[in-house]
Amino acid sequence: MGVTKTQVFTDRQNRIADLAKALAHPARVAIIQHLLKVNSCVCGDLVEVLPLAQATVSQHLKELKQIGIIHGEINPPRVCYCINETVWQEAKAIFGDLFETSVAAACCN
Amino acid sequence: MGVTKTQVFTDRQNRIADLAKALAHPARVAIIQHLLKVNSCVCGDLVEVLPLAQATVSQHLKELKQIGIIHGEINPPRVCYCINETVWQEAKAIFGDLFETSVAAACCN
DNA sequence: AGTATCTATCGTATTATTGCAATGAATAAA
DNA sequence: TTTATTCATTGCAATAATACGATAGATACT
Repeated sequence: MGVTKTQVFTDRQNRIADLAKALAHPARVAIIQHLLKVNSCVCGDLVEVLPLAQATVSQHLKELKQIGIIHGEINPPRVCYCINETVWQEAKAIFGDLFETSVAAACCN
Repeated sequence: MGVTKTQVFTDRQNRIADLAKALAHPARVAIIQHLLKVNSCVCGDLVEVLPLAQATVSQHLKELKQIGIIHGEINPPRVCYCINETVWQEAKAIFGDLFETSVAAACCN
């Protein structure tokens, strides 16, 4: 049909997929890396750092905000973005958990 | 334009995005989880485990294979899939590195 | 040869994503 | 009030992704 059948998977699988989706585009990776790097929250500086138009950056920020991994505080006329510590820890835990599983070197090697 | 401008980002950012894309769909998460769980390689059993049509599963497997995170060995008429240990460790390292960065509780909190 | 099994691929339909120009909304400064 | 600044949203176009039926290819079995 062309749409992800989210309802047939577990909540956890969908959550992993959503969190991974936050990192599944180089622009969003760059945004997150930058927010991690600068101590203070960056605002529209992101537009200057990224080689993308302002509208495009805004859209990526919207997605990240929706997933919950960042959060923006309005401070007119600027908006201050930063990593959401809680969700960041959630992502860290969820991926850490997944990658903790060592591969059983069973076959096809 | 509607296409990701990969060339304006670093190789590492693109690699992170690609590896994240492997996990950015619940079906692929389920596939990876299953391959991690069963010691021996699973083949078309995945089709029975997943609530998706055979063609769809095959397509997800193709993507995972392309990213490199799994690898399939033909053993006619079956194909034996398993996690690519090397790439799995690469992903573990790359995400571990990213999440190692602690969030500077600087602002907007 | 004919049949059955397993997997990949093709074709197609539908939805999602990416990107940007243009516009709008909100506030600060003049 | 007018202007400038900052960011979000809208509208549009193009490409990517998701899903599946149907078909093709490869091998094993009878």
